[in-house]
Amino acid sequence: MRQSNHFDDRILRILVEDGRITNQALAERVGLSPSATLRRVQAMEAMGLIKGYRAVIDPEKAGIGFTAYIAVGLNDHTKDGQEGFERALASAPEVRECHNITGNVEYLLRIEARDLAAYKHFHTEVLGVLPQVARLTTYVVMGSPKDERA
Amino acid sequence: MRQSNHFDDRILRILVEDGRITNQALAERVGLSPSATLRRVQAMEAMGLIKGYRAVIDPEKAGIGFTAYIAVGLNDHTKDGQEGFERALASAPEVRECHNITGNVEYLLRIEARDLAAYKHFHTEVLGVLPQVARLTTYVVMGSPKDERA
DNA sequence: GGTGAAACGTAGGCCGT
DNA sequence: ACGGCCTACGTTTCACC
Repeated sequence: MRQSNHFDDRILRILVEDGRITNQALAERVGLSPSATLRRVQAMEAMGLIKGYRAVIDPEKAGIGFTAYIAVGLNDHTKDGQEGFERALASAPEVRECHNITGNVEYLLRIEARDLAAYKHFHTEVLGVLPQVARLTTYVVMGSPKDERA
Repeated sequence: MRQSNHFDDRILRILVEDGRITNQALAERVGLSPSATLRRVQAMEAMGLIKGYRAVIDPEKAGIGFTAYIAVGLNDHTKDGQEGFERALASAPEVRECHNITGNVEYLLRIEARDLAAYKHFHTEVLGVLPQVARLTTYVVMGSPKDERA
């Protein structure tokens, strides 16, 4: 639906890197005039390709001291079983992402908590209580050398 | 380390919602003068609480039809080996996230590509070429019932 | 796509509290 | 230490080429 335009691609890449770059600096980096650049950005915003702009917060400095991924294996592969599991996670604030994946487990979750104690509580009292859950493997995030999550 | 300041919290919430709001509009919304608001924003940027700003892209409209997580095991656990690996990923646009995790592998990557062919190219020509890489396990994302990255 | 100019926003010095 | 005012400077934006 959208023809691959070299200028637009470069603009997009730069805006994902630095969403607050001035239009002038952006224009200079892509080699267009400010007005042409602005028109392209506005067009991409209007068609919904650029959904918005966000400040990126350092979770540690904002009081989130514990991040982990959990691989979840289910023992109930029925549609109802999966839906029940997904519904249970939808209301848990610690669960920031839930991905349905291929492989030896069914789900990959991203969990963010205040500290290890808060994580343990979630692990045993929320996840451990669900009847569909067969296996849980926690991978604690020690650092993220690259993170371009929106 | 950081006392809960009512103004800063409001500023932060607004900037996460709209990272491109003008300082003037931000000042009006929090009820401060533009200069006071700017100083607070700059202080939060300087202390690293605000790490940066990003445009949020609609993946479908950007032609991204393939998302996967890759667990990467290294055979080189030295500081230099890990830094070389991280540097190689920093410039790869397919790598959206790189997390250093505990467990039987060292890294968890989130990969976004146009299609399976583009992913295969990245897998063999970029990752497969790095000397530090010992094991690669791909988990294809079939869906994300919950995703609060946006 | 580029140019130009008016409208708008930024950023920092300065002063008051 | 922190907020408001002022202002020179930079940026955005749009009608027009």
